[in-house]
Amino acid sequence: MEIEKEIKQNLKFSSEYQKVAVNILYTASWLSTHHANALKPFGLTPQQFNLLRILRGQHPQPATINLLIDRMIDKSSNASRLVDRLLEKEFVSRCVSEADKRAVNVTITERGLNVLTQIDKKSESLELPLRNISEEEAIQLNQLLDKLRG
Amino acid sequence: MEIEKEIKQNLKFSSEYQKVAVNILYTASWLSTHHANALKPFGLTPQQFNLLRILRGQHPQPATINLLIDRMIDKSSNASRLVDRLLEKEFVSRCVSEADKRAVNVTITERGLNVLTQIDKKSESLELPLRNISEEEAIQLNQLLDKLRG
DNA sequence: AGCAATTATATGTCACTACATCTAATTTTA
DNA sequence: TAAAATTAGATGTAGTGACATATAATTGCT
Repeated sequence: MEIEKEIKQNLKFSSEYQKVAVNILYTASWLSTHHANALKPFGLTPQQFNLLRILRGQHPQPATINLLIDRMIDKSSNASRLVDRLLEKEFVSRCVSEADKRAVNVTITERGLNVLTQIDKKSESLELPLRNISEEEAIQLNQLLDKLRG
Repeated sequence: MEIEKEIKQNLKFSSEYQKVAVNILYTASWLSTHHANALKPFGLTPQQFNLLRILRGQHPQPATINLLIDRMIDKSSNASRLVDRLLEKEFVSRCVSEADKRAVNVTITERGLNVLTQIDKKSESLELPLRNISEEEAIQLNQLLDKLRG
């Protein structure tokens, strides 16, 4: 549906650029709602899931908090506290680095790997809402977003 | 920059669709950071600004909380509490509706209109980060996002 | 009229973003 | 090598999103 109708904007957008801004924010909100709902049965928030995937990418190597921040989608999310929550669920382990006692090494646990495997099996449900566009269009959309950010 | 490089993804995306998802979320985060920074000098958050613009669209008519929720970008944001904050800053006034004592009428104040006028004058700074794409591309991007949401 | 259902909004809680500040460890530099 | 600067991370706070529940007013039903 056109973005004007979704937010029942009675005043026209002053420019196509302003519309792009609202459209991206609105679509991101729509997407992360879908995302959050799909992950809820697994006891993970989208941010926790993102962090866990980064840790799987490193496995069996650990990651420091700084490495996690570097690779997260939302940079200024609070990696320390996200790790806290994953620790409570025993999806990760954490220990002070021997080489640099300021740093901590975070590693995904077997349990963490298992939950990701389960989610992988249901990954269509994460991508399903995106199938309204063709792969060709997806490529085009990615190019435009990359270009937008400069 | 390509999204893979921004989040230093060492593992390739499993599909162009997964990349679309990450790209939209990342771009929205990038955009709302710019947005928040541009609004900070005026003492407004993006959500408060969005709400205030809706109220300007209604002015001099008031809006109920329900009308605000209906038109907000983030639907389940908490309109009541956003209004609380705008009230503290005296950008809006609030009073119980005579016709329906459950409802409240929220109206933008002169002060609220003034701050929006000031922001309008600096609106290039809100749109500046978007000028990396042409108007043609902006139209295309809007069409793709609208189509994506089905 | 009288009671149930609905509606408009408020409030409480948890997780998260953004940002400032703090501590401790390491590196730099004089 | 000792002080200064930097770095890694933890912690505190305000604002917000998502969601559940509460309250009060209104509407619908009989």
